[in-house]
Amino acid sequence: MAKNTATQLLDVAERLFASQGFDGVSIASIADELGLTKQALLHHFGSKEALFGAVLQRISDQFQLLLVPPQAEQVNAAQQLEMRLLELYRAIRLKPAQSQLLMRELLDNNRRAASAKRWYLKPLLLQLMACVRDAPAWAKADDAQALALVYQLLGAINYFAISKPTLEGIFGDEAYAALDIVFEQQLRGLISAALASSPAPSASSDGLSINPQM
Amino acid sequence: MAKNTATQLLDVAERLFASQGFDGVSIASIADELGLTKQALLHHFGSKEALFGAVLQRISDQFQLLLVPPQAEQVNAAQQLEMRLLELYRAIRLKPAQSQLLMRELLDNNRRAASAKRWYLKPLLLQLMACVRDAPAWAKADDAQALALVYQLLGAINYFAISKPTLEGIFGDEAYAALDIVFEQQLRGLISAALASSPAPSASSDGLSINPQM
DNA sequence: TTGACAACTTACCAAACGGTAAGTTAGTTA
DNA sequence: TAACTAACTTACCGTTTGGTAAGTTGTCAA
Repeated sequence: MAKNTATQLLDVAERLFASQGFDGVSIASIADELGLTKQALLHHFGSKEALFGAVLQRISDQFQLLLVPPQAEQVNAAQQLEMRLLELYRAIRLKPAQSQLLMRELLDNNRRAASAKRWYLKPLLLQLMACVRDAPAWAKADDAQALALVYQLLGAINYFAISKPTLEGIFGDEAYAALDIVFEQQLRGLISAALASSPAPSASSDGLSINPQM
Repeated sequence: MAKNTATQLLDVAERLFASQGFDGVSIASIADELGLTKQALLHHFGSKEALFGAVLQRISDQFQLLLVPPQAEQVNAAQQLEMRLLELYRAIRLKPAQSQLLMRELLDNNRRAASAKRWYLKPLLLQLMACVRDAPAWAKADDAQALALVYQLLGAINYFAISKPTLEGIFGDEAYAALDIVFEQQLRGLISAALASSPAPSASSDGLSINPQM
């Protein structure tokens, strides 16, 4: 089955925006890869901003799909979280462009404040926080404590994912390949160790209250 | 003492490049903040690329200064690493622009491959790896194992640092303030737990060998 | 006094940008 | 056959971009 033009444009745009950023890519260069003119692109998406938004929206949707609800069988909570994070890690390593784009959005969203903000990370964060609280030592953790842990793990994963070219440049390709394997194994260890220890005391007694907005 | 023009230009450029990226900033807008024309900027730095390189160079130099050699008193290795990372964390939280810029460089450096690459992170990574190996459980860790751990911690710190606007947007300002405090406390816990556990088995018997290039 | 130089300025330019306007072409429906 | 529409194209347009060229001004040393 052949992808339609709009989907192909999204594919190219996702890759180029991820590697060069919003301002580093011209809509003409995106359309050009498919042998089209930029006006064909504008026909489908209206504007460059709208195209960028569509790319982010698609990534958000795909991440939602990745976050399948926990299996019915009540397995060990720590293993549950570990599996979920490793799934996420592998998905990111497989398609680093999406992670790169979300990272760019984290860096840029204070600038692109005009556009209607979508918090693509929020559902992911909330679900991971719930997973954390399934661990016995973290059952009574407040939102700030759970979120801090989730963010540390998420940060480790994403930072490593975007650093591949740099690490290859510094240490060489084959050394990076070895590091890649060790990193995943060690990530498991990090998660286990973190979940085994108790959360740090929270700042306020009631902790962080998350307002239930979109 | 008044800063000279070149230094002031670097200050403005660092801030703008950090918040808007290389392509998002025009040299005219940088010069304009100081009441100068873009040709004054070009007089000092020759080109936009050269200016950007000078900004990165200065950041690299400042990070080198931050990495003071370990104190003579042989204190607990875990505490040593913890202190060093917390220093780094606080420096980043104090001046997030530099961290943002390095993150952007991680994302962009595969594109700007033409320019002479400088591996700004390498000295920092090597020093932190040495710190890790001071911990008893990690004394025999090979390079890949130590680097994986360092990278996980570094990732947690930097990812959190650049996420401030997003987290404030999602959860609100006061909730973020609470999270900010908890995160630092928890970071300490994460480091302790990681250093207490043993490194994951390395991929190859000889481990990762780091070529001693610049 | 002169010459040199750093630190600028005004004037200008070719290229690239995002976007508009006005077609053209092919397929579908009435 | 006629009307309509999706999917494009060519032709423009105004603006912004990084960079060049050629001055101007002030300082300081010989």
